[in-house]
Amino acid sequence: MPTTLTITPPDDFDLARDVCSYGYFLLEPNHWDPDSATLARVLDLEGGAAGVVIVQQPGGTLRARFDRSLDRREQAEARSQITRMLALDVSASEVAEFHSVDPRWKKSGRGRLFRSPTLFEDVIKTVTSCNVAWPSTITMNRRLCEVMGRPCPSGPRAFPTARKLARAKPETLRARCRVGYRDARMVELAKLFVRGEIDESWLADPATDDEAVFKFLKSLPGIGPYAAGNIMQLLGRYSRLAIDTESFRHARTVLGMDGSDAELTRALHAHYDPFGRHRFRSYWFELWDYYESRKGPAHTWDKHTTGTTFTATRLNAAPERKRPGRSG
DNA sequence: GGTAGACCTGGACGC
DNA sequence: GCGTCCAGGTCTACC
Repeated sequence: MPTTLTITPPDDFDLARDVCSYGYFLLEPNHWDPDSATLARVLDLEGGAAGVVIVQQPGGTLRARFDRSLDRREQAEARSQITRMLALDVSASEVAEFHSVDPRWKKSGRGRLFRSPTLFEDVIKTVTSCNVAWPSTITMNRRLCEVMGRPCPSGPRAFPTARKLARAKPETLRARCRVGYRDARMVELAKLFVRGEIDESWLADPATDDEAVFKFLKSLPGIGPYAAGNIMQLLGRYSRLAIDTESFRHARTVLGMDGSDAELTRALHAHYDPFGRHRFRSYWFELWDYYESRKGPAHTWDKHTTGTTFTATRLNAAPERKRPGRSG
């Protein structure tokens, strides 16, 4: 008999808002259904892949319905992955602290950022987002699942595990998943995870200094300043910005800044410094708010249409869309 | 420490 | 339909 788990989230948790808070919710194997307000995806668990559909019930409780039976150990594993993915470990008081630093997001309640069930998936997704337009990131993630992911009983495939990618040939990734020159870097990253050379508990430990984490991440293959900053926020460390071309577009079109990339970088750092250890959140929700002003509320985006349009060129060309009563 | 050029893919554009 | 150009972040070689 298929397993259903009941999960009690923090009081302020809102599934639609908190899933549709970061672009990875549009990437395979994630499927947000705007009509039913459910998140479906495949989790790779000890005993194999399992499809899950997550819905929030009227009282706030989350129900995770699987397409097969999970034993006790797998249930614990699934809970842990869902907790990471939905940032359920970010307490209401932490979100409130963010709002005290940046009150612009108090009304909407934004504070949590969606991520992947595992750090490995977040790292590989970040690599697929580097030096490429968003539609190619979508393609790479889809093909990685199709080619390398384990299928669940109901059909769809999981994101490939580190063990699977560590055994893959770079040529296979390049030819079948269209990852280009990222092929060998991805395999090397997977090997580092499998060999235990990426110490997740050290990276997650609040006692570990942000600077040390950033330095370590930048030493990994395929991870530069942007990717390291992005992985830090996916680790729940929001003190750094992840500056890319979208940041420069935001600086020019929304913040009214001007100058060379180096000048804009300095100006962006100065602009977000007052938000301290919440810098990334303040930056990101500004960016997200701009996207929503163009495309409507994120929880209404269809991954196959609206969800493919996020590149600086297309955003600059798109007309602004009116939204009912929004203030962040 | 700073910078130029290569890396690869897919989309836009011109013919 | 084909060829060319360009965007995108990281890495290496070089100054």
